[in-house]
Amino acid sequence: MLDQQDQATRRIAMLGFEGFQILDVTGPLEVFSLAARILLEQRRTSVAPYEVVFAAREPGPVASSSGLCLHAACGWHELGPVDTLLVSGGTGTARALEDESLRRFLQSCAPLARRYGSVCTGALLLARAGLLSERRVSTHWAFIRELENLAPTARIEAEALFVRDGRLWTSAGVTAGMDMALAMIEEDWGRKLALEAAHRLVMYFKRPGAQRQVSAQLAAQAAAAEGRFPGLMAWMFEHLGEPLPVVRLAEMTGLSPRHFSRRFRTETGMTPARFVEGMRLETARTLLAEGREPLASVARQCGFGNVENLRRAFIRRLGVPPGAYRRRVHRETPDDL
DNA sequence: ACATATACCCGCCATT
DNA sequence: TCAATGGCGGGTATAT
Repeated sequence: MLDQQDQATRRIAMLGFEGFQILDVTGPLEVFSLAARILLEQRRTSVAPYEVVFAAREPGPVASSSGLCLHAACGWHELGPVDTLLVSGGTGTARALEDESLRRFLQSCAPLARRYGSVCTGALLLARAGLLSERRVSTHWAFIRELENLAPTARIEAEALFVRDGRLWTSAGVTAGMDMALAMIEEDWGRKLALEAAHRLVMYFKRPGAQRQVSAQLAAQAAAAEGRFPGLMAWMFEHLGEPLPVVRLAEMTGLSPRHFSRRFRTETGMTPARFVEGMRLETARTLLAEGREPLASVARQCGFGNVENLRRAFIRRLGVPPGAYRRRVHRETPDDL
């Protein structure tokens, strides 16, 4: 936590461009402005703790990807000192990648900010500016490949909602940007304020950065796989309780194991075994969240076989053992926040 | 907790 | 020549 922040108004700047994703901007900024309001209500500060500002190449309206416009209060070169510098994502990132002026601005501004980062595909822009080399980062799951190309040395944590590496914060999709903003609030003012803000937004502030976006990712990859390997997904789900080694899947599709492996990887971006594990894990998660079955029974049904394997998979991918996970989801209702 | 066995999966090259 | 496919070896992750 920072001390003596009473006196300072911290400027949270979000950069946009033609075709930015409006929720990437408004979500996190809304979190910051709400936190500021709460602090003022509670008289924990005398001056506004945060000032949020949306900046673009030039002042004036900027069209988002949906066509809605957001008014940029100033051009990014007129920003002045910035506490937190964030870049939004959106379909316009492809074009924005070519923007030399944006690239140079990021390079000059990021080193001066207390922290900087991106929401969603904004990470691509940071990568282009060379700000992600050797760093641990996250981005929207569908753009992991692109990010790899732009920042080959970055360590991409594909499943994280958001990742913090020192002063650098990067988040996955839109809502993840709000989670990230809450985590920043927590860093600045403590967990209690973050929880209060989450509560008012009817959000859950439960996920430490390590929590995963598996289901969204898995669903997307399942859809990709479904297109390429018709019926395979349904069949796998039917037989989830049995061993599903690569040879068996390959057999189902009529391809050689080597070829199937390779195709699966290129089509879905995931290796077969990892996908199977993801499917087992998702199933286990819902069983744990919705029922009261013993762990052994859950483990058997979703194909982990025994509790030990279930436990290891949980820790590996979610960071918590299944029992703790169950307790947590049962406990986590808005009333607790 | 540790050692051993198994499965995965990716680079490499031959074949189609 | 090129793209798609199949098989092999072996380092690594996971299961027993």
